[in-house]
Amino acid sequence: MASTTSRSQAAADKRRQILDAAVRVFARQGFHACRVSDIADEAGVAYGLVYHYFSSKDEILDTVFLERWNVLLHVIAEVDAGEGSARDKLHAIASFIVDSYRHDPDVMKVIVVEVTRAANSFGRTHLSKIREAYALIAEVVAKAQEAGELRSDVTPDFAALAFYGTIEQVLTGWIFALLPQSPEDVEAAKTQIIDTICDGLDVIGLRAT
Amino acid sequence: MASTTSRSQAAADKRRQILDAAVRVFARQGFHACRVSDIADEAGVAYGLVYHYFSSKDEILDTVFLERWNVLLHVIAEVDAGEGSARDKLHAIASFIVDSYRHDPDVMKVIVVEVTRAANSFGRTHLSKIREAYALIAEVVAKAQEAGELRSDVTPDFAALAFYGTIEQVLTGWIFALLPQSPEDVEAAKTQIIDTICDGLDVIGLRAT
Amino acid sequence: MASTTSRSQAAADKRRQILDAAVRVFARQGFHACRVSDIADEAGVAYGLVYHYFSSKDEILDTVFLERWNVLLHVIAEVDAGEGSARDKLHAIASFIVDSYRHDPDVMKVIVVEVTRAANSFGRTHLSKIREAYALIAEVVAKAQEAGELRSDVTPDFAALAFYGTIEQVLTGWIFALLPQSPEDVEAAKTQIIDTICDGLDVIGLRAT
Amino acid sequence: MASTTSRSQAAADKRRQILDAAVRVFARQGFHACRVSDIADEAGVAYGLVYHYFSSKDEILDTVFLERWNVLLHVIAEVDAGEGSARDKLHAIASFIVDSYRHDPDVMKVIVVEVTRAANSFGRTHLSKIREAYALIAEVVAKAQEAGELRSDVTPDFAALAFYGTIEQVLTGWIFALLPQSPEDVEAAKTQIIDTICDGLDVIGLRAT
DNA sequence: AATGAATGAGACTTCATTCAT
DNA sequence: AATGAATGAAGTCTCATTCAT
Repeated sequence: MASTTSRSQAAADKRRQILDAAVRVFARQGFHACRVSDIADEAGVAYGLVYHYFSSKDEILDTVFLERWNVLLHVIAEVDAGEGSARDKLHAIASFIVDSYRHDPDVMKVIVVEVTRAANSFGRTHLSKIREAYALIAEVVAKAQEAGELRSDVTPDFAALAFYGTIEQVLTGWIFALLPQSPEDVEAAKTQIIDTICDGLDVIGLRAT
Repeated sequence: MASTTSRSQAAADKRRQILDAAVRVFARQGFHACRVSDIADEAGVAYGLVYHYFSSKDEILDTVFLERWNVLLHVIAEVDAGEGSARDKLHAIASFIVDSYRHDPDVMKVIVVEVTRAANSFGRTHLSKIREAYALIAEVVAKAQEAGELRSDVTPDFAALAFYGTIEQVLTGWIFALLPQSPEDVEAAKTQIIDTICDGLDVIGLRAT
Repeated sequence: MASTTSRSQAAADKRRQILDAAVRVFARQGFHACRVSDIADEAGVAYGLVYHYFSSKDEILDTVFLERWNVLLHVIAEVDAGEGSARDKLHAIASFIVDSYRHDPDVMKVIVVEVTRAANSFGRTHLSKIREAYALIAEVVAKAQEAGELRSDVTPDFAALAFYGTIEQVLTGWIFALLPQSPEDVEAAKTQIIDTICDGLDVIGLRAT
Repeated sequence: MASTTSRSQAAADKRRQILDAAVRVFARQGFHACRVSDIADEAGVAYGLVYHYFSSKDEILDTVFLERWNVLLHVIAEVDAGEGSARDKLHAIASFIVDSYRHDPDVMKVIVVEVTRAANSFGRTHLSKIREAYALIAEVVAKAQEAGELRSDVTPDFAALAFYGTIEQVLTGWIFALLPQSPEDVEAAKTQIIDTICDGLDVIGLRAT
């Protein structure tokens, strides 16, 4: 059984190895511009092995996306269910996404560039999963509105969109190297996102705080 | 010379015809998923004619993007140079983009999906153009900060990103059919974007207004 | 219009050129063993042109088969509708098939080897067409049975099978080079087929004639 | 030694298990359309084990064919050497083949479809074995012609071809489900084949009988 | 200007076979 | 004997681009 375990462990490792390599290659060249052989080369395995673990190039990206996105959904759901002010909750969500980027920029780049914005390909495929995230965030907002924490004249859906859109745009800024991304910058971004989205750009909002 | 004019007019019309067809096809199928022949078919012209007017498939998308983006840059620059509060200026910019979408959703869809978010292909190519837009918006913000109209603890660059990101996310919401897009909804979005981004989600910001 | 005609004529010629080349290659190497590039090479055209005229490798074989088989069906139907004894009619049908082989052995080889005997691939696809031929021959037999020309204790279906099976086996004999195939041999085969199938192998049948 | 025997017995069983599975898979999907893993799955053994017992996919089909074909050759040779009229001998041969089909339709289907008619692949490989069968049948005919039992104006080779061709066509009729194949139909086919091939289709031959 | 046939490089995917365990 | 992961050659089909007319 030890041998069985270690064998399947080795297999799992190879699969992970290919997945990780794919993320690097997707991030570097883009999904369309890279060939399956690039992934195999990057992973240091034979061409055919990629197809031993995945049925298609598409499935690799699907897996990369779902693996991470499901974690995100889980985290948002937990945050939503937990205690704290709306501001704290939104901060926790933004932090998680930003930390995800800091921890593995390539994965987030692939997810943003190849999936959540790819309206004609993987974005369409995973639309319901993407929508789930918006819905969970909207849920956070809706509860806070009922509690009088957040203004009610912006619909929860719209608020969720603005919140997530700001975060994704920050990620895009890093991806495009339009924003500084030193560890301090990345850390600071969390607060900036929350401050901007919660207090607004107006001085009035600031004064009030 | 009249004949020369009318001939070149006819040529310009054909070019426009192909360009418009390309936009519809890109919007419907995505740049990668469509073939040059699809564009020719949609335009009702022969396959080879596309190459008479454009040197490559890429150049068609480049043209679509630049034509519209240059207008956008021009408008933002004018707004920036004009009179009015920061809020009014941002409102004018958001309005222009939203109206652009209302007027021709396909063009904006193509621009957002295939260019401004396509970090590994056209986004990279047109990065400086995209950056120009951010810079102009940041300019509006910077001036307003100097005038004490907008809070200064958010960098103009970050503010521009959040502002444009929210707009683009709203467009994405329409593109993905996640947001209602009746004429009223589209119109209302302008104000919602400005209110959200200027006043923030917090009730405090609202009360202050 | 002359130019249009000649252009489409040229196109038709290219298509024919590819089709003829495919027949030679299929006959020489077999459908599965040959590559599309072999067909293109044999035809002296570029790889892609094959796909300009045919949507797939399969479609080429389908076309080869149907083109010839439809002629065969037409001939059998005409023979059936015409005058003459059953023996004459069967002779005419056998003659046509044998002459087809003499005229273009490759086409018949491809049809027999790749289609009418390929129970798991093209034979299944074209089963109804193959069945039509059997049915037409059975029709000839049935009429002759009613007229008292042929014995009635063998079902028309079975008779058609035996008749066509003998012919196909002769073709197979030539294809495998098991039978001599000089022009005289081929010509003589027509009568041998008819004599054998009509009179039987027994001396009795012969004596009776 | 008992253990050795039982061990090699077990090995022989596994080999047989794989062979039988291969026949089912070949019959169902065709040789080319099936993968080695399909055979392994059907046999319920591991992928690699197939290669422990056979050196290649081809060798499996070779084995299937030769095993059965050698029996056929042996039977025909015995019939030829035995007593009885030509008609009886031919009946015995036809009966054996038909019974073979009844007993295991898949094996005969594979032999006919993948070997004896596959002029460009296995048919070529096993041509001499196939030829042996024709030669043995021709031998039966030749002897009968010398004895005055069968007409002499049809060459033994041709007669053998017609005889075997009719049988194979009947098998093909069953394989394609063009002929009824109830036990009675299958049984009756034996006589029909002999009657047709010996007496011919003409009424004259029948009357004479 | 206009047509569409012709070109050929390139990518995904399949699968027989090998090999380490 | 048994397993199934690993290998990589090979083939089909696509499609941007060119070119002759």
